[in-house]
Amino acid sequence: MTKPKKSTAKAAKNKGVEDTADRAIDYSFLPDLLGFNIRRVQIELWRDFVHKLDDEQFRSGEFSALALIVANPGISQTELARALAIDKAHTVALLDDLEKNGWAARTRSVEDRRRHTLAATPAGRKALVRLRKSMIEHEQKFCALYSPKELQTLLSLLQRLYTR
Amino acid sequence: MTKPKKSTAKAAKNKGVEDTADRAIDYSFLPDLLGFNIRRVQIELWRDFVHKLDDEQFRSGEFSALALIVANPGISQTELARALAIDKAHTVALLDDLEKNGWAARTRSVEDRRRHTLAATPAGRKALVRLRKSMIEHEQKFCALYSPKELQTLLSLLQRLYTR
DNA sequence: TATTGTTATACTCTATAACTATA
DNA sequence: TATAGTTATAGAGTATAACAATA
Repeated sequence: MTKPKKSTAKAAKNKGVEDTADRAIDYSFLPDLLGFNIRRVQIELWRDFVHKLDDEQFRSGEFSALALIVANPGISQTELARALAIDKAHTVALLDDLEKNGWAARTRSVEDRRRHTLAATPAGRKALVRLRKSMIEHEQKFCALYSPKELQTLLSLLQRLYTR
Repeated sequence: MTKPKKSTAKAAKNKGVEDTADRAIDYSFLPDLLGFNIRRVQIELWRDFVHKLDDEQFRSGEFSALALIVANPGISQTELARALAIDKAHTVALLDDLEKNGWAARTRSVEDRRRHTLAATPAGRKALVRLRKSMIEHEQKFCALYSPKELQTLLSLLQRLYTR
């Protein structure tokens, strides 16, 4: 799709308008838009993710939240929200889920009693190892589309966009 | 974020756990995951998109649908759904919106009376020109992060993932 | 029987504002 | 006054199944 075909011998044959049943779609300028491409990739990854991991007992946000809590013990919910670029209201539900799974715990900070000090449980750390493996496995079929160097290029270009 | 810092002199100073108020976040292995990066980029683009175009009278899907209808006159709703990788039920609402805006029209196909033959109105074609300009303008600040060659690389790598 | 468009439903994600308790 | 966590609400997006008309 890098160069969208200008279409369409097939359509012309069909009087050009009525029947488009089997002609190639002309994507016009859409493949040149960053937003369109990101959206399409997101759809692809998301559908595969949902179908592959629907038996595992967790939702998308939980995984990255757990990873950050494990890597940053003592982090607060607001810091977590900032790090994940989500609203702090969202972290409430996220932490509720993590606690329900027994993967993380909130502790009222003794230095600032407004803050919740977050920490992963041993079960949470164990779960993270498993989930990470599962996630890498899930991404494998997409990563396999790229050479190691291409993949690194892709990740690095993506990171540039959201890193301030 | 390409190389996540292993953290954190600051945290260590604060007894290592309680206070994490101003230390750098350790993103652990998340930046190596395709899904995490796509999600973050998506968030970034989406927020900017919503805030910049909330006065324009259209929603995200309408734009790409209109572009495809203009480029492929006579396309059906099901074909549109396939081309956009969305469900055909979704195109119903999309077409309702496009018709409400006077940008596209459904016509019952005479060759297959189940199909709706879709076509853009003159107003729709005019709107698309305007929206496209607006969209490019909106993406500009993100595209500016890349050299022309980098941008082309990024788009082409993304396209590879969702093109079968 | 299969397909096109449609309707209905339910679930998730996201954005926002307001409240409380603490600082 | 400002901040951390919470609650509530509303809107958008998505997935799914079932239906009528038509092939």
